[in-house]
Amino acid sequence: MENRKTQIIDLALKLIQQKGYVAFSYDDISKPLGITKASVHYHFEKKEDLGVAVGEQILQSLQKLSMAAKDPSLTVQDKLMLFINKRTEQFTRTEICPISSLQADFESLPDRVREKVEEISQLEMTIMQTIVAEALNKEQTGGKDDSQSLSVAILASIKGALIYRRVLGDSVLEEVLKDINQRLKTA
Amino acid sequence: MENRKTQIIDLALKLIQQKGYVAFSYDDISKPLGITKASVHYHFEKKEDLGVAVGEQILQSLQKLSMAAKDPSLTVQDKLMLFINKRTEQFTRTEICPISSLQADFESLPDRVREKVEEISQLEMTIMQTIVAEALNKEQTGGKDDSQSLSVAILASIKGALIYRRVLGDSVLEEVLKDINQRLKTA
DNA sequence: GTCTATATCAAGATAGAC
DNA sequence: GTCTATCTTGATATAGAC
Repeated sequence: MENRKTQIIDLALKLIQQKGYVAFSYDDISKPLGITKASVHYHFEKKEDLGVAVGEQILQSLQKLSMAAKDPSLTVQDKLMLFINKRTEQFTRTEICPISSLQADFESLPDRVREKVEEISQLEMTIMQTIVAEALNKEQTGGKDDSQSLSVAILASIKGALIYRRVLGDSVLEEVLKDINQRLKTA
Repeated sequence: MENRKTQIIDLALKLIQQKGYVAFSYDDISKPLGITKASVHYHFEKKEDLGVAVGEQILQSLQKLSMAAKDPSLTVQDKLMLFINKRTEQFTRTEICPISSLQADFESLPDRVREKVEEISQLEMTIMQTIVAEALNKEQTGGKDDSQSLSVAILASIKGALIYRRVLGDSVLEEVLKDINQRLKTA
């Protein structure tokens, strides 16, 4: 079953969102899928291999988003919605963004997973910069140097809100999204 | 040595900033202090007990900050600086905010630690709201309802920046601080 | 208060049968 | 491709001596 591999990656991603890379185990993978730990090891010999595969999937998902961010047939609002939905509605309240989760475990990650996370983080930042730059150019108000700190601030606030939401509830994320919308309207 | 207890708590806090609650071990505590694991267990029988003690220390630190936030002899700028310095300069680049770290590990925390983290998160949010509300009243520009989403957005962006910084470097935090300063000046 | 020693358990990982 | 069985390691935790 070549599909098993996909099942395992998908479940590992979900577990990273829930518990983090360090905390999830091969037991957490095998039991829900009804197979043994040894079977999981057959598909991914070491946990590091599974971590790399999850990172690769996140990267590919971001690459699609990166394409969309450059698509001239989409409006800036569409692109922002795409980005934010991907980072929010995808997760339940007890889950956080998998990228933030991997960043929080950064010091404990095996080398190859760490490299993936660096690549992912850089790409995600670039995507947000692309979108915000287009939003600001369209409206032609602020200086161009604001674009950089604005995009970093927006990305950081989304990530921070997703972590806070887990403890204080959905209102945290709602307030942040409200704030972002307002900023980009009046920019 | 009653001071040992403090040493252990301080080191545990640092380890939580570096690796997270799940990833740090009693070995990480005992070795640098030159004592055995058993000795650490004497001071904190279970890891949960140590976790609660660390949470209590964070809480007390925040309570001081909460006092300062209400002090009429301080300017709003002073208060913001106090808050931000506490959340940033305190950590080296490889460390994240201990509160964010505990929030990221939230699903794996023992009950009593989890409750502390809830208390901490709520207090931190309240402090930021107090400061931002004062900043907005002084300048008398925006509507009062902006204050809520602005304070949540600022807090979230600081937290998100500290996590991102670990991977992409100090510029992430610098951009976010630049953005926050600009927002509160022109608010 | 700190030690040695040990119990217990869970996790990552491997060998070899089916 | 999945299984049983086993190994190894590291982590939490406890007992009892000094």
